[in-house]
Amino acid sequence: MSTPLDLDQLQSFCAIADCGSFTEAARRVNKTQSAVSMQIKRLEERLGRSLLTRDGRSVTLTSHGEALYARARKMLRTNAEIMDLFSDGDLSGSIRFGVPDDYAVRLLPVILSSFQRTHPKIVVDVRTQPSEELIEGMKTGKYDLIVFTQGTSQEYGELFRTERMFWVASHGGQALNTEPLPIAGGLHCCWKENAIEVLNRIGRDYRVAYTSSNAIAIASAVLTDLAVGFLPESALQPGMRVISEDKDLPRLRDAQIAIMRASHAYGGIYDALASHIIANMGNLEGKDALPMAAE
Amino acid sequence: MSTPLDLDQLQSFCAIADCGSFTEAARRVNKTQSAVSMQIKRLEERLGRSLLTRDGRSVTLTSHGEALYARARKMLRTNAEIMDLFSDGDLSGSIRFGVPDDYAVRLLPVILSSFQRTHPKIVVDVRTQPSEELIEGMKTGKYDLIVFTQGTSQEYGELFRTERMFWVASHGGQALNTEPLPIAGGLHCCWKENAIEVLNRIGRDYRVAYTSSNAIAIASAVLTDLAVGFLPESALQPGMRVISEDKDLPRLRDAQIAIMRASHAYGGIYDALASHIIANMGNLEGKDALPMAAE
DNA sequence: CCCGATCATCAAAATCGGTGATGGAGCCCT
DNA sequence: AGGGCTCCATCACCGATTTTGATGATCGGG
Repeated sequence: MSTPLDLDQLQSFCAIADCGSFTEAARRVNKTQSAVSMQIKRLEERLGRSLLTRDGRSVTLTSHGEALYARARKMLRTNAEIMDLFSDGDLSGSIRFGVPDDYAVRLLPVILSSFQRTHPKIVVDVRTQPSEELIEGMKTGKYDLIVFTQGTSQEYGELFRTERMFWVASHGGQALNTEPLPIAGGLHCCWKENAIEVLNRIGRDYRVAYTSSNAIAIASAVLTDLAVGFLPESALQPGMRVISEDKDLPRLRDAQIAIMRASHAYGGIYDALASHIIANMGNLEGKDALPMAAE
Repeated sequence: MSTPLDLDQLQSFCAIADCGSFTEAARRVNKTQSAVSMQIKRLEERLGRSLLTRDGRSVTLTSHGEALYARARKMLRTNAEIMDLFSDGDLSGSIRFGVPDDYAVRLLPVILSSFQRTHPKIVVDVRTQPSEELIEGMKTGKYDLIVFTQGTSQEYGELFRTERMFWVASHGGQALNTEPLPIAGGLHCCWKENAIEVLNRIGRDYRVAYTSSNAIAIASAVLTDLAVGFLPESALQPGMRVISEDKDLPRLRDAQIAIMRASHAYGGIYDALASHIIANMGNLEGKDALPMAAE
C-alpha cells in the first residue's frame, strides 16, 4: 500500500554511515552534496525519526539510524546480488584488497578461491598489513577495499562479523603462571590494548614480552611458551590451549571485523567482492546487527 | 555506482507474480494498469532479460523472473520490517486469516501468540478450512490472507515453505498389510491425489477408506488403524509410525506451503502478519527459493 | 580570529513516472 | 466462426518529484 522506501536514499544513507561525511558520500554515489542532503531529509521525514546526528565535524548514526543501517545494508546487498546475477557475469577489473595477516592465513584462501571461480575475470591483489596500517593505506589511496578489525576509535566501515576473543597459551607451557604475565601482541594492535586494559583493571602485573606485526610470529611466540597471547576464535591454531576465563584472566572484548571501501569502490566488482566476503565470513545477520527489534 | 533497482518496480513485479495478472496487480499496488506495465518494461530493460512470459491469458515467470522474485521478496520483506520498526508500533486493524486445519493445530498457536505480543492492536480472525476451500474463499472475498498447500494446479501465491511428506500408520497396526491398501485423506486434498498417483504408478491396489475435511478425524483414522495416511513432517503426532519409503510405498512429493493475499492485503498490518509467518515458518531462504545462483 | 570545510536551504530546471485513452491480441461463449 | 470481453502494450501529455548550483549558517583548525 504505502510505497516502499527508495533504495537510492538508502544507498546514500549507507554511504554516509560508511564514511561519516555527506560530502564524501555524495562523491561515492555520484550525486551532489545537496542532493544527498535532501535525500536524507526526505528519508528522515518518511520514517519520522532523525537518523544522523550532525554535531559539528562528525556525522554519526542515531540508534534509529543504526537499526536502519543494518537492514538497508541487507537490501543493498541483495540488490547487488541481483545486479550481479543479471550482469552476464562479465564483471572484470582488478581490486586492491587489504587484509590483516591473521585473517589472511586461515580464512581468505578459501573465500578468495571460490570468488575466483564465480568471477574469473576479476583480479584480486591481496596485500596483508596490520589493521592500523590498512586504514592508513586506505586514506592514502593504496587500497580499494580492506577488511580490518575495528578498534576503539570510531573508524567508519561496515561491521559484518564479530568473533569471540580468547586468551591462549601453549599446551603445558609455564608462561601462564609466570609473574609478571608475559604477553604477546601486535604493535598497535587494538586487541593488545584491550588485553592490557583488562589486566590493569584486575590489577594483574604483566609485561609485553613479544611484539610483532606478523601474526605468525606472535603465534610462534605463544606456541613456544614465550608468552600468553589473545586471538579470535578463527585464528586459533593446533597446539594452542584456550585459557578459560576467570577472575585471573577476564573475558576480552569481542573482535569486530569490518569492511571499508575507498570512495570509488562502490558497485560493480567492488560490491561483488564485498558481498562475497560478507556472505561467507559475516556472522551477524538479523541478530546483533539488527537492534531495535525488541521494540 | 549504477543506481540501485527501484523497489516500487519490484513491488509491482512481485504483485504480478503473486496473482498472475497485470491488471489485478495494479489494483493491489494502487496504480493504473499502464503504470505497472511500464514499470515492468523498465525493469526488464534494466536487467536486460525478459522476466514474464505473457502468452494469452496467463502471465508466468521466466526462470530469470523466478530468480528475481525470490530476491525481490526478500527485499520487500525487509522493507516492510523497516516500515514496521518506524511505525511507532501503532499498527492496528483486523485481519481475516485462513489456514488449513492441519497446520492450525500445531504451528499456528505459537506463531500467532508471539505475533499478538509484538502487535497487540492487530486482531487476527483465524478460520480453518481445507486449502481448496480457502482458495475459493479468497476468491469470494472472505479472507485477507491465507496459508495453503499448493496443489498441482498452478495456484498463485508466495511459496515460503516446503515440507517432507510421510506415509504414516498406527503403531503396531495392520492397515499397512491390508490388501487393497486402505488410505485416508481429505476430500479434494492434493496430497491424496499425489498419494493415489504414486500408488497407481507402482500398480498397488488401494481403496479410499476414510475421507474427511477434518485433519483430526483423519489423524484419528490413522491412529485407530482404520487406514494409512500421509502427513507433512510438522503434522506428525505421537502414536503415529512413519513408514520408511521403499518400492512398496514410494516417496511422496514434498508439501508446498504458500501464502496468498487478497488484492487489498498489501502493506501495513498485512505485511506485518505475512512477514511474521514467513519469518517463523518459512524454511526456504537462500536455497531452493533462490535458483540461478549457481551461474 | 579568520579561513576552509561542511551541511542546510532555496528556487529554477530537468528528469522521471503516472494518467487515461487507444490499439491489438487472445479467450470464451454463442 | 465471429462478436464481445478482458487483458496487456503503447503513446502523448501532464504533473510531481528530484537534482542542480548558488548561497547561507555553523564549526573547527591554524
